[in-house]
Amino acid sequence: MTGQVHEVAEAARTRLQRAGLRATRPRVLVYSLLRQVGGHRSVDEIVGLLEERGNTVPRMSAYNVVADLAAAGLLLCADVGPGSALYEASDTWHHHFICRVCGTVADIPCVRGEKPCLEPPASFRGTVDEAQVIFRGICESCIRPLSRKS
Amino acid sequence: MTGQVHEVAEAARTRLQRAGLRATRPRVLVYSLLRQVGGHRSVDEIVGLLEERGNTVPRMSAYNVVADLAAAGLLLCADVGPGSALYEASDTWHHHFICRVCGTVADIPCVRGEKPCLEPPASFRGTVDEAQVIFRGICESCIRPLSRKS
DNA sequence: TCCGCTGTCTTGACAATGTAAAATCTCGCC
DNA sequence: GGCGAGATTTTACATTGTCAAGACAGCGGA
Repeated sequence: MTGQVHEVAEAARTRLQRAGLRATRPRVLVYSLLRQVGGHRSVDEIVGLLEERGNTVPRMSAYNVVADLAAAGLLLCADVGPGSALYEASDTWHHHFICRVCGTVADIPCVRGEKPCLEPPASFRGTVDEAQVIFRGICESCIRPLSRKS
Repeated sequence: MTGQVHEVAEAARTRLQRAGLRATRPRVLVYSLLRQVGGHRSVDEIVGLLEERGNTVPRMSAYNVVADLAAAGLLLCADVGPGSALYEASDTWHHHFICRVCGTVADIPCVRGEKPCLEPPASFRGTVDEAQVIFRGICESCIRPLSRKS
């Protein structure tokens, strides 16, 4: 297990440098964590998870790191509406579904897999490099109790 | 001009009641304001604009009002990524473009005009009632200075 | 026109989230 | 091993949204 953590950290170091970023301690920690635990995490969640594992990282550093990694394309900032920003480590472009009841965020694969996957109307003047879609509704596990109730 | 304000307030009152909501002072003020000034406004912006016009409304009341009106369908909450929530008075479903440089929010008409305008993949289990698209890029007025620079 | 009920507003304090600036440190390169 | 640019850390603060409880007012009925 400890060996696996080391491997992940090594891979993280390599990817960071390949992206032209210095492989500093907070960056390796944050990036390794997100690749291990997966999912959509807020900055405070990241700091908390690292703390649990004995790696203290100042909140401010975490903000800097996710901003840098997102700019370099190593992290995606999931547009999930107002509230705390959620980040995830992913290599393929995709969209998100948000459950109105439990708030769960699920990935929705993008039909094209690359950005931008949608085009604005021809009348629009300007450049578009990204089109994020947010699906809202009720997830499978929240539908059952609701339909039983009615 | 003052007459026009009165007319807007009357129309707001009517629409509120038709939606099954009580036509209280803060609701009429907020809804009238958004219909007059248009655009995408944060709650604090709404409070500030009302204050300028001599109508003081507590911040908390504004939060309550926009939440109620959005639930009733009179206001749209524009998904514009993390940050403050933006509300607008609009009757037609549409999407949003955000300029990476100046942060301007522009409306992008929806090809279908009603929700949901996109369907998730067939593999998705659950219900989807809304699909918001966020276009990101550079708006027309920000492109010119950039291209001149290079 | 008045009364009462219910929902809404209002108030103040508070929690969460993100930002600014400056000093220190460390990574990568030579 | 040492240098320099860039990254981290620290503290303090601004912004945004939330909670709880009491006062108030709109709406329907008499």
